[in-house]
Amino acid sequence: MGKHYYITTPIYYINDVPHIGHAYTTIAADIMARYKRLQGYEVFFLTGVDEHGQKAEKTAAERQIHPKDLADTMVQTFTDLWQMLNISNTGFVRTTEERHKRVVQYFFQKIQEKGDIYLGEYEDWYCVPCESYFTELQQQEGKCPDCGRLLERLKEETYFFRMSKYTEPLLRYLEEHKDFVLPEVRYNEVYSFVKGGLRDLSISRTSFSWGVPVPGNPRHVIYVWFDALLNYLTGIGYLENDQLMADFWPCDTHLIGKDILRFHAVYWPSFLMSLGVELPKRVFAHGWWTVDGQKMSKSLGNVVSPSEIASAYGVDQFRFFLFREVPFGLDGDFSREAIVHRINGDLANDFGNLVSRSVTMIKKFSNGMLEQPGGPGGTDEHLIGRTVGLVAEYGKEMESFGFHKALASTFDIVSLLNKYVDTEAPWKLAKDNRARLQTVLYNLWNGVRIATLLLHPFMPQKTDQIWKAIGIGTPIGTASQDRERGFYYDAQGLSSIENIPPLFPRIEK
RNA sequence: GGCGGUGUAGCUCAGUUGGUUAGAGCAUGCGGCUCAUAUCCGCAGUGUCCGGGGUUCGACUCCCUGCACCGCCA
Repeated sequence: MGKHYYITTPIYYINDVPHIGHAYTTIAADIMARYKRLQGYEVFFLTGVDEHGQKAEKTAAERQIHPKDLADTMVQTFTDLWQMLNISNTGFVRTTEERHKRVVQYFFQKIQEKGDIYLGEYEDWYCVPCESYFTELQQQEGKCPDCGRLLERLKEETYFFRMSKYTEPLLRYLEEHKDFVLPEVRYNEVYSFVKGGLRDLSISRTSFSWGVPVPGNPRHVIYVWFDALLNYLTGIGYLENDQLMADFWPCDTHLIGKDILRFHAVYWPSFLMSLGVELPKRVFAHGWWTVDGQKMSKSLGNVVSPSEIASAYGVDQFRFFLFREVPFGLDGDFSREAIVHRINGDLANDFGNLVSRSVTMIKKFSNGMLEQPGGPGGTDEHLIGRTVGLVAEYGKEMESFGFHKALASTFDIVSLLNKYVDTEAPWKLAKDNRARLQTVLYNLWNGVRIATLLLHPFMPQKTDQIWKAIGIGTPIGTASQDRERGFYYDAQGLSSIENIPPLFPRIEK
């Protein structure tokens, strides 16, 4: 049995245009997917869109189009962005797909048969834009406590899911799986929420019709979150492809933003427990981006468009910035100054310049070829020892989404290599010590190759270009991490190393 | 109001089970190199470790208390 890894992003709601938050989650999942592939895992990487619900129905009505047409347009917008950002997803779910509808209805029916669903009456305050319900206590003078907009009073017949029944089982599960929810802050939030006791959950609506009908009672449509969460099963062939399910379920990681934690860490496991499906291994909730220190909002007009930033500064530069700048899991602030600063400092000056000077020296002093190195001398052992240690730290951090620390370790290697060049001064060796020169160049080449490999999940295109520039004939995406992350001495099959133009040009300003 | 978290150099943050002169990156100043994208390397700093009490031979680290900010819930 091969190694399998299943990672998901949320399915994004078609009512929003893609912003930096969508890009953030999806790129993070892509980074993990690429990392796991380098390790020899077969990866299933799922994303998609959430098309149902009152808000989508309303927006479509305003534009006098069918909700499905709205969805078709927005799906295109999202998939175009993912293509531009080099997202390597292997699955994509639209909630309007027939296969998904079948899963949702099947699931509903099964837990109904089990007695976990009953018909009742629901009366509450509802915020249409937020798609959230509020109790009498939570509402503030008829306005939404979250967004401040006017609430609607709803009283309707509804199906309830007996979530209360799962308070104890879920609590026990959380106690036995301390890493079910990460980071720890989020675990604590979930734990105390469940500890307070779960209420039964309304899982159907009669107030609108754009959704999956309740089996046997088509006056009701199934609550959007019940519908949406099930995409994680639809996407890997639940009811359709037993082999795929067997290989990839339970899911290794649901990657989400912290705003939808409760749905993933409370509702979702309750649903799964009800049907007796194994729970996912982990839910990782990341933070939010502010822009120039302010919350991103349509009314402020400061919504950052990922495609605009990526075309202005480069796709890989953008991907890199998001994970170098801020610890994954915490909130961060986006600004043009910050991204320019990172590009110039880390990518142009440190890493890009290192690649550039290395390649040039191999070309200039050794005719673009590497020769058999001699034994260790100078600071070789220090360089190699430290690098091997940092590669190990990188690996440890990557496993638990410590992208920020993984990149810090990588840049420690970059810094080490820049020092190594200065200390060993190949331009002097070129004049009087050819044998030593070859060793130094070989070590340098190895170091650059390793740093490039470590950066590959973050910057797939640029690292592939470097891979070629340093003479390796096969695409970096097919590299085996086991082989490539250590120092080795094998010039077989290397093509001549030629000068290349700057990969990360400085941005003047 | 309840629970949880944070408060360390100009900025962003590390600080292992309490132990000598509290660290990193960025920014600032000075020096060096010339392979390189005017890049790189070296050196130099500065800190009432939020305030107040306490435990201890010794507290950034543990306890109590106050203040400020943040998250979740009500």
